[in-house]
Amino acid sequence: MLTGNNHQVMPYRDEHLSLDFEHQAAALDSERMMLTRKEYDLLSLLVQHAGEIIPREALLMQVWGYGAEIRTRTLDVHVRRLRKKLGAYADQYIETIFGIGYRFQPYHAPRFFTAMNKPVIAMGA
Amino acid sequence: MLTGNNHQVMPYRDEHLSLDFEHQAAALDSERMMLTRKEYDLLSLLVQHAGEIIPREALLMQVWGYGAEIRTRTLDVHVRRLRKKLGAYADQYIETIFGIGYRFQPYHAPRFFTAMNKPVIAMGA
DNA sequence: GGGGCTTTTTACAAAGTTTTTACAAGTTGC
DNA sequence: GCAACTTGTAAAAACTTTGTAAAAAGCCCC
Repeated sequence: MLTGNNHQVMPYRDEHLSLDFEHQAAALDSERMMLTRKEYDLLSLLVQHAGEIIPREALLMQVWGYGAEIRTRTLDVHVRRLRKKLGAYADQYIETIFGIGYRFQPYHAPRFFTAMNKPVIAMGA
Repeated sequence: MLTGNNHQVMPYRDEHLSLDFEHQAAALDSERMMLTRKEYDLLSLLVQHAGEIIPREALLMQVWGYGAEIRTRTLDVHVRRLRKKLGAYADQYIETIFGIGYRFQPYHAPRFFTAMNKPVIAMGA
């Protein structure tokens, strides 16, 4: 899955995590993160919308190609595995937005006010 | 197979393995490696993209001239025979990238981050 | 046309990945 | 507080990909 939009995306980097979209590689504290394809797809989608809430349906749509009718827990399980691989920073990075979806936050993002220049709910909830 | 691109390629050499593309000869710890044609084609393609992941389809395309529609296990079998001939270093040299393809790594390549100056997925995944 | 070699296929085992299941824990609104 | 609903988690099941051995098929040269 993960159709379209591979057009020249700048790498992501903060003090602990970096993602190189071109090379489909991620590193945590300079160590390569070994991600499966779905894990990578999910993480990179979240990271590319850092600071924005992405609804579950949008994630399931983009990463899995699932429409709203499909009921599955696979997203939760993948988020869990991503968090595990993010180690101590997991909760810093991946927030659960209850009833809506998830949000990736750059390491030092302000905890209360979110960015002003971006929609806070992404991908046409 | 193995069309085009034979234009003056520098030999490869690390502490155990060397490939002389001009003479189509390989040596492991100074002993000549006896490779069949396909084995050589495959190894030299991998080596010429050392450090990069080469997707299965690219290998099947370049070495066998197969398009994506062909389903075959011959690549796996050839990788196996190459590994056998690489002896103890096999796993050091030829990595399996699950779900994608293979990657040749020079003997002492850093294990985590791969070179920054080269695409990590080669040949148009 | 038969021996010796290479390559491909086949069939199964092993390893890796993804999804489901079942239940625990958390959240919300009454 | 409690019922309804959502998310977290571990483990199992289902599925996919890769590894391997052996047989079959293809080649080449005499």
